[in-house]
Order: sequence, then C-alpha cells, then structure tokens
Amino acid sequence: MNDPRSASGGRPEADRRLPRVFFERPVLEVAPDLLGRILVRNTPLGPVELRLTEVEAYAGEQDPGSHAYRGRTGRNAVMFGPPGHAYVYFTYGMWHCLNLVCGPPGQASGVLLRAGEVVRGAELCRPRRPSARRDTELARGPARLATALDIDGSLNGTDVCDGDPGAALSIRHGAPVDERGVRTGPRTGVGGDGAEHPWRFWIASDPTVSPYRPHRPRRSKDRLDVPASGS
DNA sequence: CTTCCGATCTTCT
DNA sequence: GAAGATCGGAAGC
Repeated sequence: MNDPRSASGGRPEADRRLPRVFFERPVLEVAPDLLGRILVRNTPLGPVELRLTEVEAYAGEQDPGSHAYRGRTGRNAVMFGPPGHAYVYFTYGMWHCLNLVCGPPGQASGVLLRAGEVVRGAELCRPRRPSARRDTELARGPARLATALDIDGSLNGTDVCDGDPGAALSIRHGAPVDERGVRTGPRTGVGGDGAEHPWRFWIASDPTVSPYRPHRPRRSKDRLDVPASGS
C-alpha cells in the first residue's frame, strides 16, 4: 500500500506531474513547496530538466513588489488568469523571467522561478549560456534560468498542467524539500514597501542559488555633478 | 570577494 | 522622464 507507484498508473511518484490543485493554494504555501520539484522544458532540440532551488512569492494586487500591484495591464494579464499557467515577462530591455501563476483564480499572485540545478539536457543549455563557467551557473538567476531553458515571450500563458506529454513546460513532483532544508529572506532586487517580506525561498547550501543583490535605485542618467568652479 | 555601471525596452508618472 | 522581480564586465580590495 505504500508503494509510491500504486496510485499513479505505474509511474513512480517522482515522475508524476503536479496537478492544477497544487497551484490553487495561497502563494506563500506554493512557493516553498516548489523547491526540489522538476521543471521540464521540452525544447525543439530535446528536453531540459531543472531541479528548482530558489523561488520568490509575489502576492498579487496587495503586494507593492508585484507586477500586479497597479492592476491589470497588457503585460501582466496572465497573472490575473487561472493558476498553473506560465507568466513570462521581458525586463531591463534584454531578459525574460518565468513565473507560475498560483492562488485562487483572479488573485494575480505568482511564483518567480529564480534558480535551479540542470539535471538533464545541460548540453542544450551550455551554448545558450556561454558566460557560465560551471554548470551550477547555467540557471543561477531568473534571467539565466529563462535563457538556459530557451524560455521567451512565446511561452507566456502556457498551461504547465496541460496533459500533453510533449507540452512545452510542465512540473514533475520530484523530491520536495523538507521545511528544515528551506531558507527564507527578502526578495532580491525588490525595494520600497515590498522589501520587508521574507518571501524568497531557497534550498540551504545549494550552489545553484543566486547571490543576493539588494535593491539599488539607478542614478539618473544626466545627473552631472556641477564643478565647484567654472574652469 | 566587492562595488560600480552600461545595455536596452516596457510601463507608469 | 525615470525606474525596474537583471546580467556581465571592469576595477578595487
């Protein structure tokens, strides 16, 4: 009765996909529960599998750090849709980042997937991440993760609970991390009123977790210090 | 190791 | 016009 395969049609528990109900819970439950799960990305060249080691929770319209804070826009529309879908956004003019929509429908909350360990398909990732000196750096950061897994805006809105075995994105059950192995802290790069919450979750002592970077407002471009004298 | 800063585009003021 | 859920290179310690 304790055979993990008995309830899943002969598949080991770890190979089962996370069902939509997994994502229908409050974001602060879903986020740490994603650690140790396997993100499966079926690229045109083959599958890449990533063991998630670092995530951040974004709690909808009440969260000053969230893209949903100022209500629905063209960019964040997917966050206001059903859970279990990918919200991919383009940032800093260069990069993409991947979130999973979760919580009850309409809450516009989501989990930013910040880092992971490539456990399959690293040979497909390396050419996309030439600056990575070691495989632990392939997906060590949210934009690096998206780059390594060939994730861009064309995947925005993708249903990660789709039953199709060839779906572009899905999440396998994997080996969830015991809460004693989870660390929490402030979210990377989030400033203002959203900075106080310890809504970043990572696996303790994992080399693929990204370095913490505190929020730093950019100096305005044309702010020149006026010389003390005119010549 | 750390700090600084440019690249480049979307969104909001 | 300014800031932003970032990154990589350069320079300093």
